[in-house]
Amino acid sequence: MNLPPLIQSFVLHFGEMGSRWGINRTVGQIYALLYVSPEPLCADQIVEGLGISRSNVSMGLRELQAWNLVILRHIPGDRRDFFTAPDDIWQILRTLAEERKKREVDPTLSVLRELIMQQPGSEEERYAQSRLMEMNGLIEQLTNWYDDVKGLDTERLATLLSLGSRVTRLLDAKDRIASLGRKRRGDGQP
Amino acid sequence: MNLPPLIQSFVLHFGEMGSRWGINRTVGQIYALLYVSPEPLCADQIVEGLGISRSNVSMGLRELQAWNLVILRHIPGDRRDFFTAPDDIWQILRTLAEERKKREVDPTLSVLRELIMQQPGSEEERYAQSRLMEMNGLIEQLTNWYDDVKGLDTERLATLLSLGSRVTRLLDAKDRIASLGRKRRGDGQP
DNA sequence: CTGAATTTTCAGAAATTTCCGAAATCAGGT
DNA sequence: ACCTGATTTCGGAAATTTCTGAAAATTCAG
Repeated sequence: MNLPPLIQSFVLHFGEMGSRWGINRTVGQIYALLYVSPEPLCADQIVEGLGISRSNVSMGLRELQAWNLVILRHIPGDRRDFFTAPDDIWQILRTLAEERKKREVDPTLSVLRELIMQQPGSEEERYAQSRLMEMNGLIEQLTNWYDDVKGLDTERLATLLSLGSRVTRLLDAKDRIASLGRKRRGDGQP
Repeated sequence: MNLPPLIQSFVLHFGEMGSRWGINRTVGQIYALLYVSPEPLCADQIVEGLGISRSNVSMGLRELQAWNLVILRHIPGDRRDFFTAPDDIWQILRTLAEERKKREVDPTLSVLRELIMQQPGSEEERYAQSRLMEMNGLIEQLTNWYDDVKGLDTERLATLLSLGSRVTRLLDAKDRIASLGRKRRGDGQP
């Protein structure tokens, strides 16, 4: 591996981390390298920087393209493919969220729905189904929230994040007022 | 494997899925089985149900305990260890989020901070550092949001989810009003 | 069409991870 | 202390994943 020490540390860390995710070491390293490179890189520059085989780089880039994490660029008068990570880190986050959802939650959601449809053949299965329904409901709440939020532009998304739990305090205040009103009038639920 | 078909399907799916996460197939299967079992299970019941070796079950349970995803129970007059997944699925979600953060983001955050502190030795490193700072900033925003939200009780959390992006619309309205006020008075920024 | 540059594919080597069975350890009960 | 039932550890077998080098395919210039 043939990189400035700071970049090498980052690349190595991302490689290790990659395995805790679904991606393998070299894919993580390739992405890290592209991420910190000001200019797009061609495959041989990656081979050079990372000290891995040309074919391995080809595989890695293919995988990163499947994840939409990398952009293919062409330089006029050069036949080689150049790759780069998007500049906008919020866009990277969105892509990552979308792709992980696609790979990690959508398949489960579809299995859950299918199993919930089935006629249970025993008490055990009936209970299992009730648990599956709980899980399905939770995942749906989360994905609904995600689908709603993912369309926000960056500024609003950042606002929403910085707001955090304060959102609910507003609602609480509103609830207390409403509840107070009901109490005075002496109707229904507290 | 010796389970009712519906449960078997779920267990097998969770096993496959497990590999897309950081956990391995059998750990996923063990968890799935515990999740849909109304009563706590002992190791031999898991061996029986899943058709894997006793030692493998022991390893798997140890891993699930490290993740805090499984509760050890004792039945009076029985020396064996029994295991169960928590009933409350929101609690499971919280645990999952906490443990994944601990394993997947905290180490990266600490490396990023360390590398950002270093004195860059070249223009390349200087640029790389600027990218690292962007990444660090984004992750901090996300973890701040998470730290803020994770303390909410389930009801409030559900409310926050169902609110989704509507939060920002309220703020937009507020901004428009404030901006209108400034315009009328004829001061500063639009 | 030919040929050089580049990328992709693929079979198997290398490395890693998972899994089992045997042995060791542990925790009461007698 | 010793026995018994239960759990954990651990070396290495089995399976899976990653990685490589050679060959094939693709792409474009002339």
